[in-house]
Formats: sequence, C-alpha cells, structure tokens
Amino acid sequence: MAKKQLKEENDFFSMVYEVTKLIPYGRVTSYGAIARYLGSGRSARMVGWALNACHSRPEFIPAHRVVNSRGLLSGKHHFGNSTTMEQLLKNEGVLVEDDQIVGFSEKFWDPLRELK
DNA sequence: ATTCTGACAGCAA
DNA sequence: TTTGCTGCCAGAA
Repeated sequence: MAKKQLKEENDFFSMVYEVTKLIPYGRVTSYGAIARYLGSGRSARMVGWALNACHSRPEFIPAHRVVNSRGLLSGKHHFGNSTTMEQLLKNEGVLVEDDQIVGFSEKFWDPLRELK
C-alpha cells in the first residue's frame, strides 16, 4: 500500500495544508487556530513552518488566508512580492490596511468551530 | 546525533 | 501602554 501517501495524511504539514485549503473564500484564520485544531495548541510556529514549505507542494495553498493572531500579514514577504498576499486578500474582498486585516474578528474562520 | 532555525503566541517587565 | 523573552514542535544543516 502507499504507506507514504497514508503517512502524508497524518503528517503535520499535510494537516496544515488541508486545513488551509478548507478555509472558505474571503475568510482568514490564524496560525494558532490551526495549531489548536491539529492538537498541538501552542505549536503555531509549526504551522508557519509548514506553510513555508508550501512552495514545495504541487497544489496551490491559500496561505494568504492564514495570518497571525492579530490578523497581521506576517508572511506577506514570502509570496514573492510583499504585495501579493495583500493583493490576494483584497481580491477576495478582505480589506487590508497597514498589513493588517480589517475586521479580522468578522473574517476569522476557526477550524475548531467550523470543522470541529 | 546535535544544533539552529522558523510566515507564532502568550506572558513578563 | 509597548517591547522583549520564552515556550512550543518539527524539519534542515
């Protein structure tokens, strides 16, 4: 059997990718929220680390919908141009001002609450 | 095997 | 109030 494939499903990285891909259009979430959903709780850094490797993924990961707990576009610099992430968000109707999501509480999509 | 880093989050001063 | 330090876990050198 494809152990590797099964393993990927259990991998922390893949979990992050899957959850990230599940983020609805026009919604955003935080690294910590995903970390909690994965059960790691305080390992939000791993989420960021996983997203850092999202470039190695053949699929498109809407990492622009993942921001830090304050709704700050912490990883905008990793989208090639520093404006790409902000541009993508704006394209989805998410207002971004000063690298921060406007109405973050409203746009926030909690995997724990939505996926449960 | 050990050490360092990393797109965070929370708490302390 | 803002700034900074630690904790957390996994992957890369």
